[in-house]
Amino acid sequence: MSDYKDTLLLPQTAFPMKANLKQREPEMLKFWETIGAYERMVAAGDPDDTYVLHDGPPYANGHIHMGTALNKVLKDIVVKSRNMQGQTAHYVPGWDCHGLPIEHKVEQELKKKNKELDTLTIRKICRSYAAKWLDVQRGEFKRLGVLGTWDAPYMTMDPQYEAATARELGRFMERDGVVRGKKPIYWCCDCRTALAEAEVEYEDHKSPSIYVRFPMADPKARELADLDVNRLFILIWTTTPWTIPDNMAVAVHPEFDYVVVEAGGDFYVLAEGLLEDCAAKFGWTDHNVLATVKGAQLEGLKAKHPIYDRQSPVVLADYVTLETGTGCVHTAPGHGREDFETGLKYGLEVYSPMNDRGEFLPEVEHFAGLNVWGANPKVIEKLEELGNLMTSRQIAHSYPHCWRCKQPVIFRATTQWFIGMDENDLRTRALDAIRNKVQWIPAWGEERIHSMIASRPDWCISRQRNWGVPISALICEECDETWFDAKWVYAICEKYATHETGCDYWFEAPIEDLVPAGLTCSKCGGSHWKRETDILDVWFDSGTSYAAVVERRAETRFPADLYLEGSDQHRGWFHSSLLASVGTRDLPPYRAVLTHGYVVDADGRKMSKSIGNVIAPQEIIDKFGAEILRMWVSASNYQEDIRISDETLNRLVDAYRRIRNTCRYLLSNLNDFDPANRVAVADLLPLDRYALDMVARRHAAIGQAYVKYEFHKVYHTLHNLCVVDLSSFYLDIIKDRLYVEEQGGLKRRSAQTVLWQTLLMLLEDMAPVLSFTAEEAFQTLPEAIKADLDQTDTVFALRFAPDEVNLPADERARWDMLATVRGEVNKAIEPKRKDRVIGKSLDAHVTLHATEAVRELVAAEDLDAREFFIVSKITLADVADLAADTPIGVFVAEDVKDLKIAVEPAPGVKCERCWRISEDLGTDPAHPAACPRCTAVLKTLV
RNA sequence: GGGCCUAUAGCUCAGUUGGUUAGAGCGCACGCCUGAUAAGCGUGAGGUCGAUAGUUCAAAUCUAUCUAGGCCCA
Repeated sequence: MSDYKDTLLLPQTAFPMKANLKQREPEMLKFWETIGAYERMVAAGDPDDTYVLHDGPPYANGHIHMGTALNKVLKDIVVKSRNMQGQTAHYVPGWDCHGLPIEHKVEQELKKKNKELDTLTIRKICRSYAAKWLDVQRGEFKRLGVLGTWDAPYMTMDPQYEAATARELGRFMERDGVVRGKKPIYWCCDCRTALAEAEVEYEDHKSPSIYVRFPMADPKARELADLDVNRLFILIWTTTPWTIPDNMAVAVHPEFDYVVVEAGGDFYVLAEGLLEDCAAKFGWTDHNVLATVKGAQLEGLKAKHPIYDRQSPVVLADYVTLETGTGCVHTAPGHGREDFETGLKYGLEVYSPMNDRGEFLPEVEHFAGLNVWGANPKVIEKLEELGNLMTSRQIAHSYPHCWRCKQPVIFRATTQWFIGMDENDLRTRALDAIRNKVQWIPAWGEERIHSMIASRPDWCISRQRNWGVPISALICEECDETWFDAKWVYAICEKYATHETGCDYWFEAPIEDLVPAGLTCSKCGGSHWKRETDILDVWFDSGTSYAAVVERRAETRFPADLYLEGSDQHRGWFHSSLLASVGTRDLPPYRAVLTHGYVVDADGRKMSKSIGNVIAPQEIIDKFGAEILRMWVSASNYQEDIRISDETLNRLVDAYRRIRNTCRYLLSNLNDFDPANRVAVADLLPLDRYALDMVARRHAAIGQAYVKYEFHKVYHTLHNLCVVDLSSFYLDIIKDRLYVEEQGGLKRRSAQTVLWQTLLMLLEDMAPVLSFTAEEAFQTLPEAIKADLDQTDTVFALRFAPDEVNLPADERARWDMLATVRGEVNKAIEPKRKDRVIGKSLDAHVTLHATEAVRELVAAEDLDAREFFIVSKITLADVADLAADTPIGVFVAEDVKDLKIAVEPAPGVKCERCWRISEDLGTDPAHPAACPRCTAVLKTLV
């Protein structure tokens, strides 16, 4: 009996069922490296049809996390799919190397060793620190199976890059887009240095809490109520009395209700909601409300400074709250972020008359020479003396401190460099670009970035730090006036580009090498210059990558087709790149911007160390393999936040096995196939033609999904193809033919022709996502199939053109109907299986009581119905002949009208070769246990 | 507090311009097979669409509010 098994053509392949990804992936990476898979992939495309995905540079600090892994895999899918669809798409990865986090880290290390170092040494250490992490991340990205020019990435600390960044600043200078202005920043009086947001630590601190009244002898105030304006005051509250000398305004909320109250013979303006709270604090007992007005009505009233003889107008601001205080906010534009913004709006002076130590300058009456902490009690004293102090006490609250010296810090206005949003209509042009020149994916990105650009203040591009690209400008030693010139900047940029450590040149060069001969200060006529020591905001670094990379590298061109980053980059890289490019090129740097969401845990919460729900890419690679991580990326809808959990991953592992096995089965049934023996579409068995059409349709859908960046559709379509169309339908049906029929016969070759094309389409569709597996299968292709291909180096250079089927719609409808009937037959068999009458479907004799239409379909000459339904006998009968009451045991179809199905054991004996039950076994004495079909095949074998 | 976004079966996703009993695959349950075998096949049970209130003859699909969550600001 087992003799017959040897006469069958059973599947055979070296492609293992078990993936063993953990071990095989690193081998595959080595293989790709050896053969130059990336180069071959890119070389296989049309050199005139380029596609540029420009990589946003991750920060070269720390290991990669799920977010960066997601981002890089998405980019890899884009790049691979574009190449495999015939375009030429290079991938030049980059890194963001400058900036505070690295400098901070390095400084912390140095502090431990009690070292204070000069700029150049700090820069040197930062440089090697960034290089170290760049290398680590490069290894981690490569491990994910991402292909690109890993040996020649771009980095913002590269001399050429630094020169390009500095040059872009020169371009802004050339267009008069750069302005100098005051801005309040965190300042440590102890370290005498500016601090970044990240360098400030909040700790408890005791501060005075004072309520102050500002006289408001504005005649216009009579409109509020019938009162004596000489006795009218507006009340404020503050915990920084030392900023009172620099007060320039009082802010109220336009929509809050404010009251005018009479108390102790005076009149006060304050928020209605805080009246009782204040009355209690001031000891008011018999106050009464004279009027209630909206904050907006107070705008423009002229209050007077409580100490000095100058005005302090009432202004409007949205950030005013009713939590504490009076609802009227003391506003000193030189000492607060919001105060500063309000100051800009109302044209208030940014007044901050103090030195690096936080000491008031001589011009400040009453407080000259005092530092801010010393000034606090003196200011209170003075207010009391003038009768404008309502009450004073001490409170403990959270207050910013310097991370280095742990001393409390202050907000202090300093001179900074800005890209003006309204210089050269930058804002207008950027907004126009957002609306008209860029495709935002998803579409809401447009609204998001538009509103950000519409409302943002000037871009402060200067930082008082060491690790970055210097702002190339000179400062007059005598009068502090700055000097710069675009041509001069360009010349210096040439030095950066050729200097071994780039713009270290700026800090190393003797000053006389930098200063143009005979340069004199336009303000004071002086001729002694020092270099500007501020560096550029790192967002300016990365924001100029279009100039440093996209325009300059041979692999890319300006503008890029796509920028692809997380949704936080609407404020970050998309934003800075747009402003820089529009400001210097009048064009956005990208044609389309795609954003993805954040990786969150199973419950949709963000990953954080404190919650302990962080999953590292490495964990997934170790447990499942990078392939599963890639699959997770494609299975998820990245436009929303993406959840990841063990359940999700386990489901994906199941799906992976299914896809892998489908590949394996296709490979194993093609081991004896030679494309030279392919069957032309016209000669294919109708079922096979239908199957090929079906696969081609799925293939086209997947191609479309790739183009539209809808990768989760790729995954779902791919999975459905393998599971529904192939595994449980087509492959199951044609098993009989593949195993049993004559090896070189049409029936078998017809099926194999379809399997062969299916496999190659499948591999193409898989490769951008399931790169490791697609390559593994590609390398395992039977020799004859390989011989037929243009190349066999790598799956990424596979460009297979399947036969065109274009099945007529009615033919497709016919098969769809048959498939539905097949489903009904399966349902009909099921109860018999429960009754143990039927085991496998081949045991069955099925009688279809059907309409003429269905009977014609099933009886069609070009359909092997027994094969199609995988049963041993089929009988057709007119449903009308069946008794009106359906006999017991006959199944009534659910999805096909007038179809009733009877199932019984097939008569006859099982053919030992094909396992079909036959009523005429042994027609040939030589093969007593074989059916006529098998007998015929057996005869050809001798 | 503001801007933008999300919320459909255990999981991952579909649900066209509002219109018959809300779909798919996986997982699960039960069964079959042992010639894809640490595979393969079949059948079945699971959602009333985050909540509430509206608009409408009719809403998962439109509006408002709320809840939970995310990004970016403050």
